[in-house]
Amino acid sequence: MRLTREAKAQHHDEITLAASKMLRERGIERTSLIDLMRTAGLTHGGFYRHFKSKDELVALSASKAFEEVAERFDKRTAEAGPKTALIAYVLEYLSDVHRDDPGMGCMISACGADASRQGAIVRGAFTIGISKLLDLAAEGLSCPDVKRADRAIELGGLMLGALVMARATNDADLSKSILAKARHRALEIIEEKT
Amino acid sequence: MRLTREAKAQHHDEITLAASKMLRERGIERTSLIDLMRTAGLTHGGFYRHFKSKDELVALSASKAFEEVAERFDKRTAEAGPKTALIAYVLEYLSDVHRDDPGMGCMISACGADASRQGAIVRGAFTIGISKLLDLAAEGLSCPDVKRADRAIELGGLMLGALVMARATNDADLSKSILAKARHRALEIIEEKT
DNA sequence: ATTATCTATAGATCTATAGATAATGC
DNA sequence: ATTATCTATAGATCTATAGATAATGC
Repeated sequence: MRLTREAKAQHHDEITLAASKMLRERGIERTSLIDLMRTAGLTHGGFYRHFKSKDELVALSASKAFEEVAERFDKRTAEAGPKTALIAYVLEYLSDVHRDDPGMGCMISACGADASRQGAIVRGAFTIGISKLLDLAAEGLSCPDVKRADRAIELGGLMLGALVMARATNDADLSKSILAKARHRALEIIEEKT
Repeated sequence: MRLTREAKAQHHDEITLAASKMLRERGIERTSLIDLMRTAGLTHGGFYRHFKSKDELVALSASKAFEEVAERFDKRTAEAGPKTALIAYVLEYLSDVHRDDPGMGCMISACGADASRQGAIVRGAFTIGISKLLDLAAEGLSCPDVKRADRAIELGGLMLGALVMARATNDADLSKSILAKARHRALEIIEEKT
């Protein structure tokens, strides 16, 4: 049943991809390796030829999710400049679509609290991701350089916090209102010149 | 081994109290009823004379955690006014102490993402809690009434998001900087008059 | 010979329930 | 008689490992 190196590498990617989605949908604890491997079309016994542990997979999948966001950001920045890229990201981030479909969305909003209870490998991956996303946000702001870092945290914090509240809420009106108000304020923050 | 009604009621409270702490420390999935009942000084078999299910306990414990915050808020408001109460809450919320000890802290930051994957009972409890906390924040702001709701979401979102990022992060400097910048901005938001 | 995957399972959980026990409260 | 708690366990997970299988790659 041995496959080529190429096939193995592809399976590795498929497992990581399935994991990055399942982790965001179910959280770290409820993502089981059996379900995950089944989703990737394999049996669970083979998992440990690909990853040393579940922790290692979580860290790798999280890193991958962060890199994907950064790549899309960079692509849009190249096309339309950093400010337009940031505005587009903010509007997507604080949308109903993103709220209702975390699987392809922000890893921090879906697994940030989980991550804070994990070991060094996972937290290290989140640290790099958070740092990178704050830097990307900073580039798209209209304020002077000396204020960028501060305002990026203001913007990033607001986006993350609003999304977590909008998702935890059962009341459709409250959830919608949280997103709308956060959107409005986030766009103001991007425009602020001082 | 039957105890008095009073003793039963006390056990009920002790279980709920232990749960509200353990849930915030470990998350919903990693809070096991066996560990919980052991912490409350009981054996696990007795759990279902107190609660219909784990879900019911989670909802009750979350509600209790929200009520405790509201009570402290109200007490401080009575003593020193809503603005002073809000400032005190913000400084506690965005402190190193709160970041490093979630057990007695904010239920939304610790279990908000977990809650969004739970059923109606748990999400209902979170909805009420989030709504109440946003109202409390609104009362302490300096802005005109028409702006209160918007700005409360701005403030609450920033606080929640900043704390989640500060906790997920492994890098002490980054974590500290996130909290410091969020504190600074949060105090500005409270003071804003327009 | 090596190794990617498979089947099978060890060992440790978890939630929930069943039935025994013994003290309360009618 | 009722019931709060206990012990014990059912049944269903979970992560991780062991050993078999069979195709690659030296």
